[in-house]
Amino acid sequence: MKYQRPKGTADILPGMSEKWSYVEDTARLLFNDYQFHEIRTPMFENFEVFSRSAGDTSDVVTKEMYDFHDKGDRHIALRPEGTAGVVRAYVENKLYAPEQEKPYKVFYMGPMFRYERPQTGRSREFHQIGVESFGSDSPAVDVEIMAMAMDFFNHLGLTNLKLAVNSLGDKETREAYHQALVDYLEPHFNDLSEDSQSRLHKNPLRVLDSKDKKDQEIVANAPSILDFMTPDAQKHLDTVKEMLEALKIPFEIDPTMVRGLDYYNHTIFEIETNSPALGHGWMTICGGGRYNGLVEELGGPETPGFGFGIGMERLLLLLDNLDVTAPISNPLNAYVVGIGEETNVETLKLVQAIRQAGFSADRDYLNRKPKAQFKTADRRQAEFTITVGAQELESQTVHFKSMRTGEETTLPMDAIYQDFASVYDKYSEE
RNA sequence: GCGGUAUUGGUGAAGUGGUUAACACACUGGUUUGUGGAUCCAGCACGCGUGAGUUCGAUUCUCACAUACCGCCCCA
Repeated sequence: MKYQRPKGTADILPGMSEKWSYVEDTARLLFNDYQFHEIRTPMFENFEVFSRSAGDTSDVVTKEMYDFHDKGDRHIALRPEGTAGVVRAYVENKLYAPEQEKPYKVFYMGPMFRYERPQTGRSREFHQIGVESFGSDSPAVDVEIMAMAMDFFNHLGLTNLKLAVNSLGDKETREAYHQALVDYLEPHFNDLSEDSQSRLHKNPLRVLDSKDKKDQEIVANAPSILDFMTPDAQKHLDTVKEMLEALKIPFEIDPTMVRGLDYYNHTIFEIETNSPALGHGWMTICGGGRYNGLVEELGGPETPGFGFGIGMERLLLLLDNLDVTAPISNPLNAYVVGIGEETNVETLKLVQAIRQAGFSADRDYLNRKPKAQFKTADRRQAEFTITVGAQELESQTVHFKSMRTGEETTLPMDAIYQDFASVYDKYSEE
């Protein structure tokens, strides 16, 4: 094989692409119900857009960025996630302007890139569907968006989902907790895994997320961030909980949950599944939260924000596993069988006439025998076949056959050309 | 970035250091000189991921590389 696709990329072929469209269409319809509008931003940005927003110590920035210098020596990075670019666009286009309605609600879907080791549900080019809402720090925004994510999964027929919620509090909360956590972890320093040791001072919250068994034991007794909430932060979280309950959305508070990106504060959440399609244990298919400092970080006015990202590949793996199939929406109304090379022009005219009448039609292009053509028509579940041979050419007729009933009649060719719709209707009823 | 497993035709796969690389499905043609199923017959890998090496000889042994999958790391 001379050429193969780059490591960690995938070809989405017919058969799969329909499922992608189905999921994307479902998202568009539902998000519109929530009055979110689509935004499309570049797939690459200046490196700093991501490094500033995600945090210099985050893994995404330190080792997973797909970056390069272009011919103008600009430091460019393929977007590793959607939020930073949307925030950049929000600021650059002055969408914070007073005449813009707040909150400003957008969604996006498209490819993202991270340089890492491919595995199930993880590739170098992957796709996310995400939403962002700017300009309100109301807990109602948090809950609306979490509810929308759950709503989306429900629409797709997913079950076995777990909504995990936590709060990272405000700046004051984080600082106090940060200190308490470092104080707690430092005596255990030598028992921590190597990774956690290096994280301890750079970003201690990440230690909470360690999968190392020993780390988890140590972390189990660590102070909880929930004990360090300022009154404001606590109130925000309480309201979120109250509203989730009011909407009867099941959730659990997970005080050890953190996010891989540094820009989050207050409410964060993940939607996880334990489907065997994604391996053992729980895997995240949706993650998001509140990022009140991010717009400012990228040069805009102080603006609260809230959003999430859904991993398309993982979502599709789940759907495949559940046998959730996209409705088939491309039936073949008529297959034109041409017998002999001399019918080549007429069959082309016929399929075009049928298509222009608003129906779907196809024909053979390999000069195959009638039997083979009928086989194809059968396999493709054509509703009707229209046969043309030398005799029909001579008499300007066609053999019109219902593949369902097997009945065949002779019709004037003009009936197809003039008004295929009524022919179709007439024989569909029988 | 670190481990482990794998890589044979369009697909699922069997297999051996040495003539023609099983079998099945799919596809194409014929049986039916113009009609969907079934049967039967035939065709279908210049080649066993790529490149080197060992050997009289390698798809089968060794090494490197590539890719996929699994675990770690991390995340969507």
